[in-house]
Amino acid sequence: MTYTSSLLRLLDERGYIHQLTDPAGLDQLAATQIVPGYIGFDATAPSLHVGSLVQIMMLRRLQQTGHKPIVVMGGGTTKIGDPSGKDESRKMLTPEGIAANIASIHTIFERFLSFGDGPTDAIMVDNDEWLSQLGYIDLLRTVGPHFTINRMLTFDSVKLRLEREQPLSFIEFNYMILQAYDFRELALRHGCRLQMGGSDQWGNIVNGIELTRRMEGREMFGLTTPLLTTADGAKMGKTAAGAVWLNDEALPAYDFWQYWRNADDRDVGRFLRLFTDLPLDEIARLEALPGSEINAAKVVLANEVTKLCRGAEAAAAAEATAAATFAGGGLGQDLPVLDLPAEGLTIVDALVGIGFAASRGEAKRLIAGGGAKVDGEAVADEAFHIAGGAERRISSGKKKHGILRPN
RNA sequence: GGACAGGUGGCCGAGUGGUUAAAGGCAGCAGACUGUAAAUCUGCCCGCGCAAGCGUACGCUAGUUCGAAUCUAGCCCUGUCCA
Repeated sequence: MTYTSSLLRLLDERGYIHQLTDPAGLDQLAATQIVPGYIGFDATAPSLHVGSLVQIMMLRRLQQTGHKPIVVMGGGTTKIGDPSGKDESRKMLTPEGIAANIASIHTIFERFLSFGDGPTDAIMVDNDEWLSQLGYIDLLRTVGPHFTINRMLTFDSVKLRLEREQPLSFIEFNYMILQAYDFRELALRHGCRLQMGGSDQWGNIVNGIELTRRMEGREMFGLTTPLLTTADGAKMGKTAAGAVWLNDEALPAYDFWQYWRNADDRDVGRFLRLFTDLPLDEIARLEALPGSEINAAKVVLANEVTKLCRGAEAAAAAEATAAATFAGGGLGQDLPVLDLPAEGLTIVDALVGIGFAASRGEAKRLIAGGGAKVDGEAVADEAFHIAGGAERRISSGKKKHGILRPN
């Protein structure tokens, strides 16, 4: 359908919408008044990763089109240990740990949203504020009557688990109730009307809408984003080295930049629309670049996303490093550095020391496979000794480069 | 509480007394080809050691055995069904 509100038009054009509870109703609302909308985030780690970036960008779009973003940190739910990750039972975090994580995550949101007290300023709240006050009996009495087990069993999150004969613990089963409670609470406290989230959140969101309607008689809206995978089917934001973290302390800007620079050809247009503010016609031009020219678009993508997440300076530095390293065959200053003692280092120690190999055995295998290079020359001998005294370039394969620097 | 099934390397999954550091697949790393892409083909893929080899590893603990992932006992955990 075609939307009249700038919010839905923008979200639609850029590919954020997967499911929407009442398109016409929300469109109408967004066209006529400020819509406070929320997304919930986990507080289990000091940083969010690329997997959360779509959600962050949605809040940004919300604000860009004149609405109010509400960032909800799951401090309360983290306390219990959100089990929806299923296989790894998460470690219990101390209240201090959770508070520190929230503070750290806040720094990311500051780059994407403008916070304050104004009508369309973003706010961040912690669901611990209300959840920790909640008594079990109270919760049962106020919320319990509005949920039937029959219905809860029909939600995909539950149904799929049962069908696959996977364990579903009681707390997990209750999680949707807490989240529904959050939505209602946000409606009361902040006039929240909209909850957004990934497609796996659909059931939870719908529950919140129902609960709020039944208890408060308020009409609420829900919107989910498509499950984001890369073109080859992998979940976004996961690499061998681990998650692609948004925080600078968790992942160097150069590595972050490289993640985007190495995007699959087929993903470039979609990513540009979702993760950058570039105008659509410019994106259309970039994604249509033929053959290897698409690389220019990947550089733009890497620059834009890095700029948003890490700042313009970090983006420029990462780009310069990449240019020097790949095009120039030289060394960029953002590459990882290892001290090179005057007497030199063995190739194995250097590879392990700079982090290109996890163990000496792995380093030797890398050498045996022909992937280890010093100053661009393949090293075949695992006993090879790198002389000290000058800056050397060490590489694992074609993409991982580092500096050995005399100290 | 009872009956049954099961717990193997990052994941999935074979193995049911020795030739098993454990088939196969996925993921990952590297090489070739390229465009720091994809697809494809090739090699590698627990740690230490130049190596012979050593050390760890098949839920936990104790045992049987020359020898156990494989057998026994107890325990823990998960699922299905019954109470």
